[in-house]
Amino acid sequence: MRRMTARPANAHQARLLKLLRDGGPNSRAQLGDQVDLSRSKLAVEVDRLLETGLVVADGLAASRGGRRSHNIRLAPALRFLGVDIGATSVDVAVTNAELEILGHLNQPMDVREGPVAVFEQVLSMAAKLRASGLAEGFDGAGIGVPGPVRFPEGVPVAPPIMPGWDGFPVREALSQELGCPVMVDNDVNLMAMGEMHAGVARSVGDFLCVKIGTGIGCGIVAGGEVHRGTTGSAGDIGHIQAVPDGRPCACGNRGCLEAHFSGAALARDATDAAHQGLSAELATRLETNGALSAVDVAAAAAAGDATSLDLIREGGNRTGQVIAGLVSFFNPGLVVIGGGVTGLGHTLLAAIRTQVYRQSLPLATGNLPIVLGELGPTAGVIGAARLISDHLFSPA
Amino acid sequence: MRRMTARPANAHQARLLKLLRDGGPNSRAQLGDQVDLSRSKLAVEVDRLLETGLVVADGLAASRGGRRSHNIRLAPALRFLGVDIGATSVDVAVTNAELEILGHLNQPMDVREGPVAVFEQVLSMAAKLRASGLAEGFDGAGIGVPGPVRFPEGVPVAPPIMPGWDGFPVREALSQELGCPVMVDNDVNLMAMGEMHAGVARSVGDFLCVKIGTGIGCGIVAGGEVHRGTTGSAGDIGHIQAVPDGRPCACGNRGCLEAHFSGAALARDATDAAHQGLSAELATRLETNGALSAVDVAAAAAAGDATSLDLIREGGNRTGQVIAGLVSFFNPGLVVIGGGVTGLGHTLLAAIRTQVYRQSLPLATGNLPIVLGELGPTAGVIGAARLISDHLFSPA
DNA sequence: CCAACTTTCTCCACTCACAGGACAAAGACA
DNA sequence: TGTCTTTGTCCTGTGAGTGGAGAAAGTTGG
Repeated sequence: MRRMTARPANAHQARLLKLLRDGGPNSRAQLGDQVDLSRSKLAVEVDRLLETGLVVADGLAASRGGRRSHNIRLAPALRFLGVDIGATSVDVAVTNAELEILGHLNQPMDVREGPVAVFEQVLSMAAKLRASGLAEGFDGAGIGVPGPVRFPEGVPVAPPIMPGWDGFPVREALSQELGCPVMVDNDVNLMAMGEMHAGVARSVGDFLCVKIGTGIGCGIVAGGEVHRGTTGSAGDIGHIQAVPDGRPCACGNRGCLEAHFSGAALARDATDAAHQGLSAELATRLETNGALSAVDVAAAAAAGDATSLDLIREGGNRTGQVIAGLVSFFNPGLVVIGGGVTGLGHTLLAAIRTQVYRQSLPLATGNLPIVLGELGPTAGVIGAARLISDHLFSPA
Repeated sequence: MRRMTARPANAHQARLLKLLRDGGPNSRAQLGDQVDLSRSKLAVEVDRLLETGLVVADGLAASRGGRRSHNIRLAPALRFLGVDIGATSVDVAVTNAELEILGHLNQPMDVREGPVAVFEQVLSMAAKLRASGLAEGFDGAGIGVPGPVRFPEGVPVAPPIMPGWDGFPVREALSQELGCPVMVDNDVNLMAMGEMHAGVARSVGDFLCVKIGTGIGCGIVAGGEVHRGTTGSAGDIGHIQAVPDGRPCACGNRGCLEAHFSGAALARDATDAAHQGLSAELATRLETNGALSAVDVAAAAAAGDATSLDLIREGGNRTGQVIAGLVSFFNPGLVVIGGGVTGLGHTLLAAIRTQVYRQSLPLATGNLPIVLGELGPTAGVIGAARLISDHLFSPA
């Protein structure tokens, strides 16, 4: 099947496509209320979009006291692929043009195996989704990688946890394989975009999205736009000093936040505690599983294990201290906490909140919600689909 | 004299006015090279601007091998007032439409005396400038205050060091008194705008501008736009924790950056050192002047006083640590250091650089200049003039 | 069941923004 | 003096966009 070839011809059409993406099917009259165009001009642009096949008219809506309206919606065959590459697993999902997830796969993986191996896995997952009948092909794909990205080219640069990927032309390679346009971004930025599109950050202009997983990072949204920084490394808060002369970190410094709290650090601390006999709960889990992960700590804490609760609280305090500084600096309207460690839930959140509210200025924290992400593991793939749709729904 | 009443009627005219402001007089042909409009359309818009009096045609330029061109320039009678209110002094300046400073006054003042007293002083300074023949009146004024501002309304909110100003309608009051449009912003943001317009940050899209004066703050520019945050308190880095369990701060916390390094903290430290007999140099200065300020420390350091150099180095290290975190987070393309303490010069800069380059990730610091501001005390007033001109040179 | 009112959508005429070419003005240069 | 270059003006054609008239397709009340 031939995929989406057309692009909006002008800013009006782009605007209309995004309205239909974010608001679902609409009548011409409803669209007219949102775009500040005359009815006649609007009709012309809608007709042109209908001609290109980007949108379709299907059926009549119920009457609201007068002539019934035609439903205008984005082409129902449009499919986007969202890929979220983490340090230890991949998420791949198919969405329709409204960015609703039609199918979602998650598989363990080690990003250090390099781009070739990971690509193979991603492509086979995409093929599986396609084979299940959810898509005949993809009109575009977004992909997130756990490291800095030179955004315009879609190439990772000097990624600490995935050295083999440095300079690998992710965008071009994936575009070749899939035969559709591709956009690449940092995984944390995509999580922020996901929460902005369909999660807790809807209609918030300035917010921070802290993702605590194997590492720790922060998506920055200013004025509704993701801030990526000069070299694409904005939001890399894992190596901000949280503890003066603290633990040695892989980066060569001491006391980095990531060395004191992250999925990896938490697992290490829990293992140490188990070995030192500080927690019977953790010790039995260690014996059962052979190794401990953040999930074990979460479970132990839920079961009331004091040591685990302490570890979480301690980590939350460290993280909260760093976030407090960022809140003073950036003055966001919302802070979202997400990533694999959100299973730690309320204990973690409470610790972070305490530190932020205590250390930042009242004016900055006065009306500042600090909440868990709403989308969980789907935030990344939704953000990825959003990224490519933003691109495709802009004038060529 | 009647002042500027017209505003650009559309985006084209706004664009042209800003080109003339930033690039000085230009011929129609030169303007055409920069705006991507047909010659005919350009001529129409220029003619309309000439009719309104916003621009004038004065004289012919030298021939470049063909017919001589007419010089188009902004109305030479246009005058902007730039006001920069600090904690302990005020700067007031008059600029022409190209934002060149025609006259500049600086007077000591205490912002805690409240808005009424300060306004009186500002107005008398403005009157003095006007009386000297530099301006017959003002077409617009920008004003910076040392605290958070609700930007759209031009009202300070909960400013820590100027409590009497909370909620005072600065914009409206000044507009009434001067009889011209007024825009209000935080002083640090205006310094950043000044350095962006005419200083070291020309043509840099993302940068940080750290102002170290009585307090300490940071202007944030992302994508060429000042980021003010949700409540207007973005960049308030003085109360980020720099030293765990450090000195008590006026804000109620401990270890705030501002408590350990700022103009005020430095003066206090120097006085202590003098009393403890650690520095003969500082002791004599204390005896001579009755009190010590950052300027004394700078002079003593220049004279080779070891204690003063240590104080500066120590403060630079603290500041550098905080900036290192911000650099990791924001990934700017440039860091500008400015404010009253820049007299401390190279010693301070070296300490900051050391910390930032050591603690931030190589990708973020790889090509990151950290430099002193170029405009010194005029940055704020230039930024203020820029602020109001941006406003007036936008479609109404 | 019909008349009056609503809402949605289409059609048409008019205005204005803008491009691009022809051309005039003014100077440089050989 | 003639040719070439640069600058600026004029004019016409095209397409974007507005706003009103009216047709289409409903609901509601008497």
